[in-house]
Amino acid sequence: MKDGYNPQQIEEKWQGIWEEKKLYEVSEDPKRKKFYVLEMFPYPSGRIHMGHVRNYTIGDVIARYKRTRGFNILHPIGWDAFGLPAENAAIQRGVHPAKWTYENISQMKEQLKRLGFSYDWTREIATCDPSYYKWEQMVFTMMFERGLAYKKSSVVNWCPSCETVLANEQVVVSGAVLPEPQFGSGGNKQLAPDGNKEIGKCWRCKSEVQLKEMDGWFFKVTEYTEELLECVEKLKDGWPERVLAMQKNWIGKSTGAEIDFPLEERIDGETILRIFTTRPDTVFGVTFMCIAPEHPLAEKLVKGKEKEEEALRFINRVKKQSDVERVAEGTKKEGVFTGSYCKNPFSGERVPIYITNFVLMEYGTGIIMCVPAHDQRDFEFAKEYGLPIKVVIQPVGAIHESPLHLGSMERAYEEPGVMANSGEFSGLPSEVGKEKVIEYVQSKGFGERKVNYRLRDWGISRQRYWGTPIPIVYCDTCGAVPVPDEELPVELPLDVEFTGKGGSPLAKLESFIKTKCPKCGKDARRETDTMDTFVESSWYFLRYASPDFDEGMFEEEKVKYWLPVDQYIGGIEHAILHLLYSRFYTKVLRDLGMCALDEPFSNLLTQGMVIKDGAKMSKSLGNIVDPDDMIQKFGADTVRVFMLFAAPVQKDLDWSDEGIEGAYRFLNRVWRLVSDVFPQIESLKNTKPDLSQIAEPAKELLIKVHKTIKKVTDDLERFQFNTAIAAIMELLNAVSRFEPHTDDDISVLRESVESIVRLLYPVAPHIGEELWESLGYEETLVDKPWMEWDREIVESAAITVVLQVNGKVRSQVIMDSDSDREEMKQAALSDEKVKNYIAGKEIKKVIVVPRKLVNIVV
RNA sequence: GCCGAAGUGGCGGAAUUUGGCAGACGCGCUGGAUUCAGGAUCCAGUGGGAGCAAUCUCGUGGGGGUUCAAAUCCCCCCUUCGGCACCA
Repeated sequence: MKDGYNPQQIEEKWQGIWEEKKLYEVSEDPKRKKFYVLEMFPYPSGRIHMGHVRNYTIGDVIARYKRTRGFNILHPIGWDAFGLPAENAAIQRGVHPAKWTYENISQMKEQLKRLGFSYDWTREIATCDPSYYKWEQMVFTMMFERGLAYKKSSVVNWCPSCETVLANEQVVVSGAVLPEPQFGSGGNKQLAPDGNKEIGKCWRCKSEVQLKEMDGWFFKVTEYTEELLECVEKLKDGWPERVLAMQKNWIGKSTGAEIDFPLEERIDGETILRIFTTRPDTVFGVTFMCIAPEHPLAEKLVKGKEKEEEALRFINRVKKQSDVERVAEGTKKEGVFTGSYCKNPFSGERVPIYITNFVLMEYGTGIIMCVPAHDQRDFEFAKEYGLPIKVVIQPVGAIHESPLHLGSMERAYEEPGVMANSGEFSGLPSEVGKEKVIEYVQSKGFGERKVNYRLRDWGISRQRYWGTPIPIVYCDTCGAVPVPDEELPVELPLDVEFTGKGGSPLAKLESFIKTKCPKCGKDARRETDTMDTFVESSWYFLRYASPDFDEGMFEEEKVKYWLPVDQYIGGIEHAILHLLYSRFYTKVLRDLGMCALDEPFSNLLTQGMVIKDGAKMSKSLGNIVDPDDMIQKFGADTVRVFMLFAAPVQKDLDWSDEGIEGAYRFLNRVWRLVSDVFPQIESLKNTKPDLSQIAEPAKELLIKVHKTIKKVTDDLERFQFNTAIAAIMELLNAVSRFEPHTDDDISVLRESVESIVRLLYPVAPHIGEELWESLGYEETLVDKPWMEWDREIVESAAITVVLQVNGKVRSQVIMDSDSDREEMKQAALSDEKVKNYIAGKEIKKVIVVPRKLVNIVV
């Protein structure tokens, strides 16, 4: 205790003790309430970064605190071990992805251990282990059999130089920062350093990305759209509003109707165009139709027409553009007249049909009705191409005063209003009109109510090596056949070559591809696509409940005990994909009869990024702060304190070299305080000061102690770690100023010092344990129940009553906490300063807020 | 364009849950003590303006409102950040 604070030494000591005593290894205990704390597991990129440190520190504090509140804590960690960077390392440096990954894991594991996190390492998992992905393959085959996994052809981004498929995230869009590989394979968009030069290019080699039609596997997320959306309601108490808003946004529900517009002439057997609209109330205002260039009818509509050649050129030009280019800023709305017409089923008017670059084939029916008066895009297009505009919605009240008319319209009127020029529907409010029009088309049989979603099925195929093989065999006779359970896992072969060319190495590996059909036994070929790594991260939280179980994905009983995750913690960047996919996958498992879980994560905490000099830490900016350097310099406890103190958890945290020194100074002061007062308080172990006995300065300190316990407890419950630490600092300041004289004083001093140590423990566990030990206690703080604050002591505090005159603070007076209204009023009226302000004036009103203030209105 | 979050000292932030002393705590800065010196540590000060001072006065993005009392509640506007976006 005589020595100074030596974090390296005590941190190693306590990490050793915790490990030796197996303190963090847990098992189910039906008698105790469980609490499952989970942080998003890392991608084993090689080194942990400050973002991880922040994430895992938050989780660790919650885990340690909840444990002192008597919960049986599950706090596991593992590795999101499949993914592209491993493959890139293989291509660039000739290291096998498996070797690279496992070496990274062991390095990062050491780093995490040095931070003193209370993980149950016996539950560690790596998703690239066949004993893990085996179950994912099994579930895939179950999904396949139920039609929840299916194969279809779709257009993908293709890099001709890398000869590989790129996810949308790997096509450069716009902006300034390149992402660090983190958890999950997707995540950040690739952003171009400057201007638009690199838009539409491959993120790695900067070649022009092409579009290519390819077969791939999909999960039927759309089967669960409504439930995923409904649960946004259920999660609203435990999840941040903005995450739910993003998910809702992403699902993109819109309600409306599909309506058939008869074609003027039969085209290739087709007599109608079916459109989707959210504004059936504007149907009388349709003056043209638009069809997507990809629509099979598009070419047929122009056949034999005057502008056939021009139209075909247009179709080909637009089709060649990538999604990215097509929606890029500044792309003009363009179109070409097909020469064909259809009839408005309501007004009977003749309506020309255009092919345009802004209608999406994938959404709705790929054809839209255009109402330029009430849709801004249609309005612009109509102006450009000289098409008529017909007003059919008038603002409420405007009909008589100043109705909309064409001459005065500078833009579309998109708000609700009253239907006009709409035959029998005229005069209806637009909201009612929508319903009436839908009812009408339904009753006449040329349309129906329809809900559309933005959400698409999840394309899980990756033409990559380092991932979970999709357990499917192609047989000329039987087609796509799932690999039977007893043949699982389909192991990823390790003897492959990495050239970076010609697509997935698996596709060239005859020994892997050649197999027999599980059904008929004839020669067959294996699927060589692997799964998106988001599939692994969609169920790892379930695996932790029984990580070594070898008869299934998880043990039902254990999942029943531990799940759902009570507190999930991670970066806001996974607000949509990872969290939505996990929710989907959980529901699929439920419907496959494997568990009874509707939602995987009851509560979600999204922490902000760690930034430096106003930008995300990144290699290219050279502003990376290495956690190891900091641990070496200041110790893990200091890093942890700073991570929590520097900003509220949800906000971005600005790294500051001076700031971390402040945290270090704080821990040093705590250490010094204990060393300094130890000789005085040594003999007073386990005594409790008696409130009625002690004199003023000590009493005040004791009150401060209990107020601090209350404050820190409340703050930890609400994850306000920054203010919890601030409160401990305040207490430290108060104790440092305190000079004990009597035995009672010393007893209060002892209680104060012990409180600081114990309050600090969840945040800075090593120094907490060390000081606790040096205070003469043998038990560890890990399982010591949390402190209770004493209501009697807190409430015995004298209160400062603020005295206001006309709402302005003029004075204050210290009173007993149990003073009543009348006493407070009298104290105010007899206060010298107050008297000055009210002298000679009539008192109109006196407001007394018990325990707080008196306001005199004159 | 739509949706969401946020604007408080030189900086990170507190007080918003419950309307009640704005600026806790930390960083930085200034002065002092200690030191041969530096570092470390300790003490004092630190929103703007006025005053020798007690003290007065202004002040939470801007404007209005409710209230005895507004950073906090209501309305309008501005700015920043994040998400979605030719989704019909």
